[in-house]
Amino acid sequence: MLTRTATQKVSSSRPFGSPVVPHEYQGMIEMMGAAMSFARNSEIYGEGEPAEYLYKVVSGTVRTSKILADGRRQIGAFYIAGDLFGLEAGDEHTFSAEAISETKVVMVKRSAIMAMAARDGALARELWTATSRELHHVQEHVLLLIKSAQERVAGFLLEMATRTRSNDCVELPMSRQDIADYLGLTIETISRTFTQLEHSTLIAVPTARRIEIRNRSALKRLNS
Amino acid sequence: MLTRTATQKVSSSRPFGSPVVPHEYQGMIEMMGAAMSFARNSEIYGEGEPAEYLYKVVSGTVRTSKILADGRRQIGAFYIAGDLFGLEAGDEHTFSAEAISETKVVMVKRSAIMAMAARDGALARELWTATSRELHHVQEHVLLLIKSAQERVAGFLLEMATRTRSNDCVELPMSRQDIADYLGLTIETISRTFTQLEHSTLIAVPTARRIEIRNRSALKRLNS
DNA sequence: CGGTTCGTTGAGATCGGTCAACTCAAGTGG
DNA sequence: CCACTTGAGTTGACCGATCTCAACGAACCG
Repeated sequence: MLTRTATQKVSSSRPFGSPVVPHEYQGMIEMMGAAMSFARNSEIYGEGEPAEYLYKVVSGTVRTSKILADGRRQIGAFYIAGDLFGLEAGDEHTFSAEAISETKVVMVKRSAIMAMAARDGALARELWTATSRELHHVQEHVLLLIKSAQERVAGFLLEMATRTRSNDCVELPMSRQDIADYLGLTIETISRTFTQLEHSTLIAVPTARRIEIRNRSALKRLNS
Repeated sequence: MLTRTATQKVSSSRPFGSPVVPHEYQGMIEMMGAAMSFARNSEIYGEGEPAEYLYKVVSGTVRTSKILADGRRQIGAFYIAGDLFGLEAGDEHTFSAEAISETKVVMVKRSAIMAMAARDGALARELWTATSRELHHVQEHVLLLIKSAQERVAGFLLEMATRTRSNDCVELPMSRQDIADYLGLTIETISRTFTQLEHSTLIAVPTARRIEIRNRSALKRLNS
């Protein structure tokens, strides 16, 4: 099921040997990394595999997931263009990563980044900050999971709206099943909650994958 | 309600100026930090306060928590002797921290640690690793929250048993309410689940705060 | 000995899950 | 162009796990 395509080096535009100034770290991965494409539903890495690379989404959407012993699936996070993923505590991936839609990423060898970070304090700090952001996001995820279905869905929509910088119109790249597995609900509950929110005119659902936010403050109140 | 007591410097046993070798980092905080005691239920820091210090538990137990808009409380984590806490992404605490029982901690100024880490790659890495461990723990917490009450309680007991290195006999430092707010359940459900597990002889509950694990493999199977 | 806090237990209500039927849109091939 | 298939999403009826509300029991403490 691995449908990777078109591996190619991305060359750095920074002149060789020139000092790296802090504001350039944001682009570090792109400069050092190799580009790669993944087809819809293809695996980028698997749970338990050695964490050899660090990834940054160029376009498309990635989900990380874990299959539990009883077959249920939990989605850890969704990553969209600009997001870093694959940053792991140990040297094994604790989740697997799959492309939700046709997705382009750049990937860098962990060992290379680590070696650089050991010599370069600012890069080390950058990586730490990325991990901290991830931590903060998972903490927010925990707060979602203790709420009611309406609150979870409201929170999810607001999160997606913020992250895609969309102005009250969210184009969801993921299926109802993905949303359900992210929020710890079933597809039926997701569907029913969308129609509830639509009937109370907090949102509109012109097509299944497009959600329009009609009453943001009411949604925020739900999210509490 | 701040009942802090007995602030005192902990002197370093490392000769001034001697190089710090990697295996000593574990004790870095103790060496640099000031000791402090907190009474049961007293606040160590509050949500939204500037994150000035980094803490390490010497004895006792600490919980981090957050009060949601509707009054519900979510507990982020419990910290026991040896655990580091207060490590934050931004420069504000996103949770508050309270002592569950009479607790001793050592605390170090964040700014001091940060300054050192900027010059010392190994220390920087140590801090990053601590953040990664925290991340991993919160991810496990997410996995708990999507399970049934029995599974959550079983998982919680196994976690506590592992962390306290106790041999099938866990002395819980926290109340039923604390457990409930950690697992996203109610005290009634916690209580009922304990008695269920006791009736099926997976555990014994000689006193409310002491749990004996009688069938670890069955508990693990529940935890799946 | 009351008062207070913490934990347990019971009865009924409620939210979300399960199972099943149905709709809709997008292919696919004759 | 149309019949057929397929996958995703929606909706309804019913069920069960967990919550809510309330009473009760046990330990602790002035």
